[in-house]
Amino acid sequence: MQDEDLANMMRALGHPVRLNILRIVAQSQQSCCCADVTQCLPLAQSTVSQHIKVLLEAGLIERRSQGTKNCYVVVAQKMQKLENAFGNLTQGLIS
Amino acid sequence: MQDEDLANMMRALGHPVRLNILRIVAQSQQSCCCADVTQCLPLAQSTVSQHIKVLLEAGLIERRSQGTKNCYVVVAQKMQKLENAFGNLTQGLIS
DNA sequence: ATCATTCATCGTTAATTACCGATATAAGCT
DNA sequence: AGCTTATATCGGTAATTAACGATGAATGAT
Repeated sequence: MQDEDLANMMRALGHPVRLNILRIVAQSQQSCCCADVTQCLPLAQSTVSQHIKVLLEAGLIERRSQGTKNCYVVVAQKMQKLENAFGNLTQGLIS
Repeated sequence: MQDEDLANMMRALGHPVRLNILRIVAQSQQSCCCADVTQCLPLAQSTVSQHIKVLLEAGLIERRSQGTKNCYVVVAQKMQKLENAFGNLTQGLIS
């Protein structure tokens, strides 16, 4: 994975609200839309939407339009790749 | 590990220059000072110093004053903890 | 066709970040 | 004591980010 990419994903994870959003999306059993996420957070809908955008652009979540709602899911494959890349980085650093 | 902490470390890793600095510090066989790092990068010394500060504050590197120089080392234990925390996060997300 | 709902985007503001050159401090050397 | 070296910090600028309320576009319901 490219450094630029790696840094971008890390940056996306580098805000507590976004960590929270990821967990909320992951834990919601059925589809999870922006309103659902917003309801769990003390933030305006537009703010949540922007955080979602950051996660989308990092490729960590995916949008699925579903009627009038937009639902989000964690992209497991991307997370896995990131974990691997991170493991490689760490190994390189502390070996 | 606290979310705030985790996010802070992630943020520190969320810039390609800082990833680079970490690698430079890790790979330098003997002590690695600010000037050494600066020499490897197309940035001003003051800029490198600031990036180093971010990594220091995240606890990912440590300063060891050595004569007139300040040398840096990667804090292996912290990196390991971060890797673990990250693994936990990922597991929680994609399980 | 109208209305309601959902949510991305816009416009704004305040705060933070990234970068630089310049300066000050601290340690070692002569 | 004075000089050199290394580097943290200061002051400044431009860019980015985080937050908000308001608006507009799209979809589904009446």
